[in-house]
Amino acid sequence: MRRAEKREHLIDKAMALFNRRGYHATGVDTIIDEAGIAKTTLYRHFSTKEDLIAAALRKTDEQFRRDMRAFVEAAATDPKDRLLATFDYLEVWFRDSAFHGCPFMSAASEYGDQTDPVFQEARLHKRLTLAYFEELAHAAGLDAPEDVAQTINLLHEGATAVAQISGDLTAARTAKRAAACLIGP
Amino acid sequence: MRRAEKREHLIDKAMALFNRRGYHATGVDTIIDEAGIAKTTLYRHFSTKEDLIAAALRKTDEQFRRDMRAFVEAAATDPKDRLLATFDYLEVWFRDSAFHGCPFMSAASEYGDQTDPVFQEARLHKRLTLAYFEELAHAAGLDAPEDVAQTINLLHEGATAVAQISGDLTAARTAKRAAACLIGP
DNA sequence: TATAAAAGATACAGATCTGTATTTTTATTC
DNA sequence: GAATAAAAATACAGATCTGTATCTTTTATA
Repeated sequence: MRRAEKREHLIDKAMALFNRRGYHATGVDTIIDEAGIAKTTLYRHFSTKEDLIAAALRKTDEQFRRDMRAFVEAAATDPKDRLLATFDYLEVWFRDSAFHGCPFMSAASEYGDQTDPVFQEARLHKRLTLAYFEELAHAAGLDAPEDVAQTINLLHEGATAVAQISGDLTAARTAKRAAACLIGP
Repeated sequence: MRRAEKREHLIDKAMALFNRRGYHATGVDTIIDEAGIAKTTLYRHFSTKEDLIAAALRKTDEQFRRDMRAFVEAAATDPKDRLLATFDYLEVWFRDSAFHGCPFMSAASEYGDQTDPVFQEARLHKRLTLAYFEELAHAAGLDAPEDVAQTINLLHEGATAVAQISGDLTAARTAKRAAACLIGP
């Protein structure tokens, strides 16, 4: 495994642990055990644990938005249908056995100080996701596309929270129905 | 201060810290400093830190639902208006300087094991809150009141997440508009 | 093959964590 | 006022945490 690959592998294993057990509850020793690397290697790539968390969030953000885009573009061509298809992507995510709630919301909860790089990374992901909804709403030629995007965003966040805490995997479909009703025919 | 009062005082101070800094990040020493009590006293009331967290969540749940009920009943008499008034209560909460996201969602993130008493306390709160929405939706004589309650719930969770991470305090009003549109005239 | 960089293994420093033990002080109740 | 229980003060045990230091082994490159 080359250096860059090793870094990615480390990030992936770390993120999986953060998702499953939380950020503070996951120690550096657990991470290196899981990744099968030495502690010195981890600290050569990242100066602190928080640096690793921020990097893991950034990678997760890029992956998540890229995957959602690809899913949505494959699922529909009509922009309105694409807005609704984002909820189908949510449902796929919820049904993944690795789903343990939104890692960005969890990070924002554990690192609530708004000046913390971890919090800022989480907030950035949410801004970029909202921007994608705005892009789709504009393309759909809707009245008040910003407002629609905001509401879509609310429903996404709500469905994710409900799926996490209640285990209700149909939350995505409930949210989709509400979105369809709001967008209109 | 009597024994029972001291216990409540301890819970209140602990919950404030948990909200601000998170559960794992808040040490027992910080809690007793803030509450002005000795460590032995804390452990006479609660056998473990997790016991304290669970008790704090329970008290917060009771307070939250009681306050929301009181607010809603004072704000409107028509059941449909009462459903919408729940979002005004949300906005008041968001504007409170002590708002740092939903403490139950945070608890569920940090104690993600579904058999953990902390997680179960958080889930119970969400169930009871949903039950309240169902109660209001039934009283409003709506078609499919359970579905309406679910959607109201999604919008609540979504608005809370958005307010936490984006600092967008108008999320409650956006959610309210969406709810009004879904419920109809 | 020689050299340099990276990674591994290991130990450890220093802080912090939960929870307990011990002793003294305070408050309540009979 | 004496007896009892609670709380405070303090120290500490034992585990765990992040991050570093040291030294050896592997790997890549020239």
